[in-house]
Amino acid sequence: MPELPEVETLCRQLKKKIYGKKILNTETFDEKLAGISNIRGRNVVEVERRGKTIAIDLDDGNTLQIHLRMTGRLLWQKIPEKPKYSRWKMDFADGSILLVDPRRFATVRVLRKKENNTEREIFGDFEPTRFIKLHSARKTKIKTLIMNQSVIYGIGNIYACEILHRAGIHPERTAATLTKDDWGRIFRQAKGVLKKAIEKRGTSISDWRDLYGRKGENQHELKIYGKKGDACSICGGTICRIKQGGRGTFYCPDCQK
DNA sequence: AGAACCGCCTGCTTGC
DNA sequence: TGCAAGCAGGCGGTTC
Repeated sequence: MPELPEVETLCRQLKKKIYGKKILNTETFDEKLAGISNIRGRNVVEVERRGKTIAIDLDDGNTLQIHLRMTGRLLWQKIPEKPKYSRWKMDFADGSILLVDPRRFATVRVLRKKENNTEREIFGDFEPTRFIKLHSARKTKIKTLIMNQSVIYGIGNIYACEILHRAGIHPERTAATLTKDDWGRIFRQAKGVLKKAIEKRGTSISDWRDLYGRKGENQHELKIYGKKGDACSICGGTICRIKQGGRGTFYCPDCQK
């Protein structure tokens, strides 16, 4: 599933491909995506990531916002093809951007204004001190909290598990039980884990592919997600899987306290 | 107000 | 082998 590193990878590739280019045509193949405003003839003036959303700024002040949710992919196509699960496409002079999404959760919207507040961007204006002040008294479980996009952007299930493992924090701890030192390790590991994953062009456990259909390499860096029953690489304990808010959570009961 | 839960979706895995 | 049930989970909306 595309989280921050995967969306960042796509945005960087997209920017190289479509920056300054004119959208010649768009086509929708799924009635769920009907009603997208006409953007034909518009030029792309910026491509940016906002959390897990791809924001493509157009020369009329509107922003095309694409969210891939669970199984969405964007693919660059030089030769027009329509593989299974194609939902939408946008044509340029030298090729097309195709949205492929088996589960049909992905969204494409044209909005007048884009979110320009980067306080929730961990590589933007995010301030740990402010975060702690606002949220450290809450009774929410820490994993739920760091996955909450209204609090901090970009962390989904896979990276939440990895971050808490490396920080040595049990995913069911409530925010209110964490010390200043715990918070410090969480933010440090969050930056480290996400930065590494961007360098590795994302985690291809199942669906994730980049703009050119290639897998990322970060799946080889995972130490906890999907590894139930394996020995923990930090302490040798046995990795457990529990369900938290409907999502599979992996952790090591021996070194995550 | 804040926390937990539900529904959207469909391919894949599991179990009988 | 075949079919049904269960699972995967981001996020907006609803309920508690």
